[in-house]
Amino acid sequence: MKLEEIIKPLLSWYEENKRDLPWRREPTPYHVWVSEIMLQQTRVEAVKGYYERFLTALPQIEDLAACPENKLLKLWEGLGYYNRVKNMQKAAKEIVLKYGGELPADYEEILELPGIGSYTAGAISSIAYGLKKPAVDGNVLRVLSRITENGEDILKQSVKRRVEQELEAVMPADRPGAFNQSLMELGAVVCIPNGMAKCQVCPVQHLCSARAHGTVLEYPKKAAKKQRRIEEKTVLLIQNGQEYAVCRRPDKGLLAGLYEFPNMDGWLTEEEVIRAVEALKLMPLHIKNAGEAKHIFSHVEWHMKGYVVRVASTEKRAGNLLFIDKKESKGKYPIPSAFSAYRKYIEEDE
DNA sequence: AAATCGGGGGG
DNA sequence: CCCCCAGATTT
Repeated sequence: MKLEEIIKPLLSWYEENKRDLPWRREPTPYHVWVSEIMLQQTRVEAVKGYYERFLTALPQIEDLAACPENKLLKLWEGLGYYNRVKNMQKAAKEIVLKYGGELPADYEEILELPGIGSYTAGAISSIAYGLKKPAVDGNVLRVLSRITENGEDILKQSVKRRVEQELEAVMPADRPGAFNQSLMELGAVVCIPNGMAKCQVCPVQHLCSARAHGTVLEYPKKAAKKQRRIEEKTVLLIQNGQEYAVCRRPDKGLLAGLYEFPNMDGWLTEEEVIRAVEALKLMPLHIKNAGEAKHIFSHVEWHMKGYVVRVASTEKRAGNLLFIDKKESKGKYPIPSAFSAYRKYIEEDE
């Protein structure tokens, strides 16, 4: 079967069945860019609310370039992969300086921007500018691996690069954006993962090799992922009257630049926690168990034990701790979801 | 090529 | 519990 045979049925199906998504209403280069960054490794349903809020707060690229980091991270809080938004701001500053505040209508120049790889550059180029560039994501790789019964590991860069070349060679020059989106849309709603593909309603079922051979469940092939390591942590909810302590994480690494409740490696006993608090030049008055919580990242698990510690202190800062008012600080400090189990201990009086 | 980087929804 | 998701960057 020739790859270009999928084009017409896919485009027809897409026009009839495409979802009404916020970023499809007014697909300016900036809107497409924001949506594609948010959608990286993230489901459509999770993105919708963030997308609307983000563009309301930062309607233009200039606004993104000028946004204070805490406000920016707050807009991304809970979405994950926080380097996405930091890179987007770096790119926005470049765009203001070098391109007069407009994304360039050139694939190679878009690709040079921080946080934009071949997928996102292809999506912006094709959807916003009508350029004939493919946008190969996990959906596209899954769909094509099934249609062609290709048993190669779709996680390999070499496989993705070859698919990009093959698609670019046959893409329709008149509707590249619709074609790219039709492949992704098919993967998202018909040729879905985990073996429950809806082949009965697929517009290219007659062209699908896996469908013909009953092997849809075997594709795509993926290398086994290595297992996560486990980190044990003790989380402190340090309270001083109406204030509680947070600290800023380092500029590099996991959750870089976000805020967190003070914590240490390993599981400490109450006595060890009291000594640790004293070592911070604080005077512990009372300690209470705040229970256990688990948070799973891609490559690590945090197994946490929490303690509420009331302290007496007049200091605003102690070491690298920052005491912030429960009410005044509301909405100012981006705190990742990893600590959501413990937020309730500082949101109200005990 | 492999590791890093989040979080949530669904089987 | 495990899977995967409109991936990019660093090592």
